[in-house]
Amino acid sequence: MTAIQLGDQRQLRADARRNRERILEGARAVFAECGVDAQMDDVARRAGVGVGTVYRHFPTKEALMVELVRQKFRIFAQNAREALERDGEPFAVLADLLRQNAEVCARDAAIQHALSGFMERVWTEVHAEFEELLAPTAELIARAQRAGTMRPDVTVTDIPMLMCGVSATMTHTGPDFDWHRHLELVISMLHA
Amino acid sequence: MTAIQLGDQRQLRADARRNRERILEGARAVFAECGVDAQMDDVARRAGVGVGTVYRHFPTKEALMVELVRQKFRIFAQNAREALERDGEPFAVLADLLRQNAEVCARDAAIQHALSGFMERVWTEVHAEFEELLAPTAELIARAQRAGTMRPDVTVTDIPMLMCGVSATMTHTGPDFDWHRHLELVISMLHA
Amino acid sequence: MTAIQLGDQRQLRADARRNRERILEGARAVFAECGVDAQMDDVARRAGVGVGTVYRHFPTKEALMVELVRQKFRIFAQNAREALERDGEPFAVLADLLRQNAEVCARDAAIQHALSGFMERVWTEVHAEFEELLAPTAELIARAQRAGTMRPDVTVTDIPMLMCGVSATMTHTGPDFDWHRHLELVISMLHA
Amino acid sequence: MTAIQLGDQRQLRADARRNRERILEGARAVFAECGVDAQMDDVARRAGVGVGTVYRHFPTKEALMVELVRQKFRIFAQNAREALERDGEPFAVLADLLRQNAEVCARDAAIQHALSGFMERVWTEVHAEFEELLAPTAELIARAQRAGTMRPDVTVTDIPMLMCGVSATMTHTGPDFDWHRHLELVISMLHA
DNA sequence: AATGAATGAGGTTTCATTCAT
DNA sequence: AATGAATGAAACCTCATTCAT
Repeated sequence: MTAIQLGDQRQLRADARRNRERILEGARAVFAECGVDAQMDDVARRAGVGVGTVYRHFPTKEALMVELVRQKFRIFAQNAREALERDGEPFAVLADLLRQNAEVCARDAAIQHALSGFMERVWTEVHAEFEELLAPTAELIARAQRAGTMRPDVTVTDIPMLMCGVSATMTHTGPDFDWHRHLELVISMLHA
Repeated sequence: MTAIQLGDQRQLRADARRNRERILEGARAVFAECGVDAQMDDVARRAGVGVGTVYRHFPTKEALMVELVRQKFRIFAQNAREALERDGEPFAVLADLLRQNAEVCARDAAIQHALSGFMERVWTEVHAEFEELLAPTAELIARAQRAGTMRPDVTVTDIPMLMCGVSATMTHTGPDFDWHRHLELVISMLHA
Repeated sequence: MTAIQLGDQRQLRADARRNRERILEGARAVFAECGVDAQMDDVARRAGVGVGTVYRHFPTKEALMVELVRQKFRIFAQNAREALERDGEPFAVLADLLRQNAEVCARDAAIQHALSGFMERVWTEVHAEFEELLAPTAELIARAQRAGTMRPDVTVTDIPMLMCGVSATMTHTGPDFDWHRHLELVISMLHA
Repeated sequence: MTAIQLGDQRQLRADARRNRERILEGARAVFAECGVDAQMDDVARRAGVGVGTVYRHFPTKEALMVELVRQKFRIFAQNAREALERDGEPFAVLADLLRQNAEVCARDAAIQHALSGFMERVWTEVHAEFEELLAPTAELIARAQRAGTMRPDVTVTDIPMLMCGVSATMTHTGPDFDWHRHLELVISMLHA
């Protein structure tokens, strides 16, 4: 295990950090294009580095994918925190947050699929980031429910569960499936 | 391609038909256990036949999985047709159908995932069965909407899309995710 | 080993003998088309029988191919015997025999290739027929050499060796290769 | 396709180039021993590398065999070019070249057979090397024909066609077949 | 006797991961 | 630290042969 520890970003030399970013970027692109079929060699090539370098930064393919999810969750959480600061009708703010995060999902929906196998491990790995997403979301929900514009029986964890369903529509693309519509149906359901 | 034609069940020799069933049964079990990682050899072992026999019945791993989906859709469609005959409040009948079919899904949810890669080909393959599901479902929806107990803007194809999301919850199992709750939320949304 | 003995043709029931012929015919056709890739199932299908029937007549794929060679040698030998009866300049008679037999070869040259692997076993199997070919050929050569129209140092076994080369040209088809020309060059070489 | 390009030998890392040579060497040995039945695993084992390495260098079994032929043709061509420089009676020089190249063939005659199936693709692949063989051979023929020691109607492409026949004798080993004799008969035929 | 479904060893190829350069 | 060649277990699939019907 000479692989770089995940929390070390700050101590990494500038070029190493740059490589790390390029790898994640390449991975996102490749997974988005090829889905499950994406190979570590492809990721490396797309990032413009050797496979060895990919493995120096991420000990396994799974670790790489987990990091991708972690980053996405960080963005979700950041968006949620910003939504907290926003003025406006509470439910509308929440709905916009969901739309915003769904767009983020849509940019590389295929990753979701690639993770099919090891979702359990993923959840334990990104637990911290998930919590950071739940906290502000809970507050947004509380506000909307207090304002009476949101269904009172909906809980925080319902949101990711429902959004998971929306993101399934992004990839399991069936005839006449449209995740925008799926999302709006979900939002209308959350509405009081 | 000496593989047995898919529509030929009736002309198959008794033992061949039995084997075909055992293979599908074994495949269901193995895919449920191992997800995408399930191998043809496992399927064969589980079914108690040689790999060659599996390949005689299904020319390709994909073909086998497609048949699994086809069968599920046939059950869905059959349930839908039976629901049409049922008396009772139209929306309640539809809701019960969804609960019934979700249970069928839950029995081997992992298959959904195994199909991630080739959903497009699957859809073209099971097109006929899908249509047979849509027809009675459309009628059930029409009745419920006429009765005023169902949201008027919901269309037939919304249903499989939303159910696809529910079935994602079955496998993408996150913390505190519960597909029964997901389903009931969906049903409540469809309610007028 | 319930397979029918090779020498039994006479005792075979009429339909069995007919099947045997159809199998050999089908084998010739299939080998000619597909070369080494020809499969026993193909032979059976072409012959209009089940594989089991093929195996009843020929215990192995090799046995079937050996029989094909044996039949060809019988034709060669028969042609040679008929040449012996023919009047005319002895060398011309021999040359015509070679042309005639080369044509027979050309009809299913691919078989030669399919046999690549087990030529040794083939030779021991068709030894008898080979001898029946050599005997009349030797006599034809002797006549031609006595007449002074044939190279005196050529021996009987040179002939099949050289013809084997000609038949290689039939399949190893290179650019601008032409077995007719190869044959005529050989014949001109044998000429005094 | 991450397979190493065939023309890249020079840019290959030292160890990779060494491996490439060992693989080709091993392939020659294994094909010589087992003919068509030679397997990629055997080639790898004989070369002392993993199968994966074989596939890194040659994307396909066929590609490996094609390269074997290409190398042989390069040797033929090199020998032909050297013969051009040699002094002596032109036909004798040509005859010696044929003897020399036949010896090269004999060292791994079995490869010829292994190629039975895909000769057409082979020819297109080694077209360039074949041309490089024809050019000097044509010149040698021209000289000998000008000197009056060679049959005037023989063309360049007759040579590989006839030699193909000789090499058939190397493997189709029949009773009393002797490729040295076959070769000498061919040479005597080419003589004026 | 005939059929063709079943068998399963064995073939080629892939790809996550390691390790020499 | 970076590279990419090497590894080899394992995946999918084929086909000569057997055997139940």
